[in-house]
Amino acid sequence: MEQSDAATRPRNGERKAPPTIYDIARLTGVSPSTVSRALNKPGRLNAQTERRIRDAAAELGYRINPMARALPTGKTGTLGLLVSDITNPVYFDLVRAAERVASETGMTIVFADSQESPELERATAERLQTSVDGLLLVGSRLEDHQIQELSSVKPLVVVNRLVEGIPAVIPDVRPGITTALERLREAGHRRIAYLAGPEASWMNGQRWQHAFEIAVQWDMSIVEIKSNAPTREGGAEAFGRVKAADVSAVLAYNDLVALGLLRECRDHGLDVPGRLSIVGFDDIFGADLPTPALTTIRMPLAALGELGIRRLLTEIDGGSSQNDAALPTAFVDRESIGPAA
Amino acid sequence: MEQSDAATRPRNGERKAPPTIYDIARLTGVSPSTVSRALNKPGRLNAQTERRIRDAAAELGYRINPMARALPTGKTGTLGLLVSDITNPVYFDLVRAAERVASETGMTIVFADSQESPELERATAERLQTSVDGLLLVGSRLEDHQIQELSSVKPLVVVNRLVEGIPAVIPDVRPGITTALERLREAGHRRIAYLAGPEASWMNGQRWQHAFEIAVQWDMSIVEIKSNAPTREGGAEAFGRVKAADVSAVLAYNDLVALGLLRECRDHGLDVPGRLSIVGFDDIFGADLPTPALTTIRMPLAALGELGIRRLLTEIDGGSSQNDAALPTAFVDRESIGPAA
DNA sequence: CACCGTTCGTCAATCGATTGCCATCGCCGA
DNA sequence: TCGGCGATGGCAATCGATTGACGAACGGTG
Repeated sequence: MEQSDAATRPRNGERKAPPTIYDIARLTGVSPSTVSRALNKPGRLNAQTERRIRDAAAELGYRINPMARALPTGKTGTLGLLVSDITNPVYFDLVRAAERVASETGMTIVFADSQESPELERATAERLQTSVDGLLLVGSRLEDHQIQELSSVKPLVVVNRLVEGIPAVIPDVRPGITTALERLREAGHRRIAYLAGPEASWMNGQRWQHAFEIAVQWDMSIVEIKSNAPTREGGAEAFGRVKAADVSAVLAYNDLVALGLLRECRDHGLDVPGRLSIVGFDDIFGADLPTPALTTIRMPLAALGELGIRRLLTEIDGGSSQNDAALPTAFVDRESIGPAA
Repeated sequence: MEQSDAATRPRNGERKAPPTIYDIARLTGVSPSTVSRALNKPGRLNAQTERRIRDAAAELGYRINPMARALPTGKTGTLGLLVSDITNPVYFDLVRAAERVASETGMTIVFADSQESPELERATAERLQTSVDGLLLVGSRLEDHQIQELSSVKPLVVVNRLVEGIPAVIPDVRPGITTALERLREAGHRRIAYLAGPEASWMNGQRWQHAFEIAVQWDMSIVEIKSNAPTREGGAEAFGRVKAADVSAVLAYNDLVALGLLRECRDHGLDVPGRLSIVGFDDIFGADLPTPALTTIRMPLAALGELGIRRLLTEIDGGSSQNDAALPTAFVDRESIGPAA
């Protein structure tokens, strides 16, 4: 490969130290404390002095040193965002929305994934806590008391989960599931299966529980089928169990497993939606790609991310302790539901 | 919604301050500096003293305050990762690999996206630079000189791009493109199109250039077709232009535009691969989902992320200035190539 | 017994910014 | 003329950890 030009590229020691408020103070002939006030207590100083200092700061290209500021104030200006699996497309919109809101308010986001491991999640959360002002836990796999412990050291908000005493932002899965089952019922389905997600997932519990209640209420039979992992592979591996269950439709924990199952059906020549109807959950990127396109239940992901961050922000200012209303989910009708065989 | 239990949840002021080395010092009867050495200069102290201090630290649940450490040392222990668009699935594996390597070495990653805007990218990069030890720019849309300026303030590595004097980690697109064009040629294609990506993308230039050279060398005609955005929408919008170009195959800048085009073909009843063959680029999540599954060229994304971080890390220690060899791409044969009409 | 070289631990300065408290100044009204 | 007040800006302590310089204690040696 090409050799980088070591002669012109600044090596570590050669980079000039960034200007500090002391440099500005010297340049303008005031004291450092005055500079500090000029820069973040507008109005506290004489207008001309403030102007002079701001100009000097601009001229020197001054940027505040967040570390130095964090020491006396205890505020780092960063928020931690912890998700269960970065490579799950479901987090796209959520992450992006969170990032947008955060940067609008001048915060920066530190971002980590726990790879579906509770141990790793706890360790990461603790590590992050030392350097952030607050933590947003999305789809946490921790136990309630662990989350409560984390919450006792720094502000913390959970998304897609409800924990006693912890501020939360959650979707309301009911409308989406209700409509989905309604359609299935209209299409003649009477025996359906729920293809489950991780047991440690609160969201999984919610989805199962509501599907169960509604199915029972409408006199449909419903069974729960385990999956090994909430991934495409997990969905594919469940194919045998789904077939054996003798149902005409399955509601999947998420689109990933639905997609895996769908593909496996195609590979085994099982017609979807002719012989089996499939409904996913989340409406992730790619759900509309296969043939048949996946019918699914859309999560308000961007809203979840945005509200999560806002809630965390107010939590950090010692704000309200009132949870917002749950955000509604919506049924997305595509091609993977058909009349019962 | 449920009311959080404000009585038990610690409000901001109530959270107890985390233990410091001073607390440990008091507890063990030594001075703070001794504690500092016990914790990060193993061997410098008497073994028993060190033990005693470590035990006390563990007992108090001591965690070092990264901000306080950053001040004297100038090292923040965090790395910045800047991508052009978080919602592009292409970054999945890269981000995850980067995150893994970073946390293995005890670094944390701050993560931001520039939403395809050079201005936003520059602003974000500058903002991040004040709080990280180094920056990884992935698919930067900045101009060379802007990148060089950024590099003069803190260590910086670019991925998917080559800039004079800047350490870089790049893929070698040649093998993948060569094989792809070979297959197209074997299938009888003589007139092909390149569906272009953003002009500010170095990677786009590479892909076009190599496709061009190889096509010319093999006596295939090749034209460049512009797209409005490197997204599925961008690909769909290019449908008319692709049809008008009278080619039998198109190589797309990335899988997103390929997927968009593919879907549009299906919606307009244009048979793929019967009447048009399509080859994507990147092999993102979902490329195998449609029917026909997208034939594409795989990027070594995880390796790019891992090497990028490693390179940045050695750069931060003032390490080598030698770029690694480019990582090879590979042709992924699926279903969207067929014999020329 | 005096001297010397290690070993171990403390002192104190330092990183960059914040902030409570105080000093000064000018101006006003009594 | 004096007291007082608001506006303005400086002083110095502080946040938590690091680190070079220094000193005390100790064991070994001639």
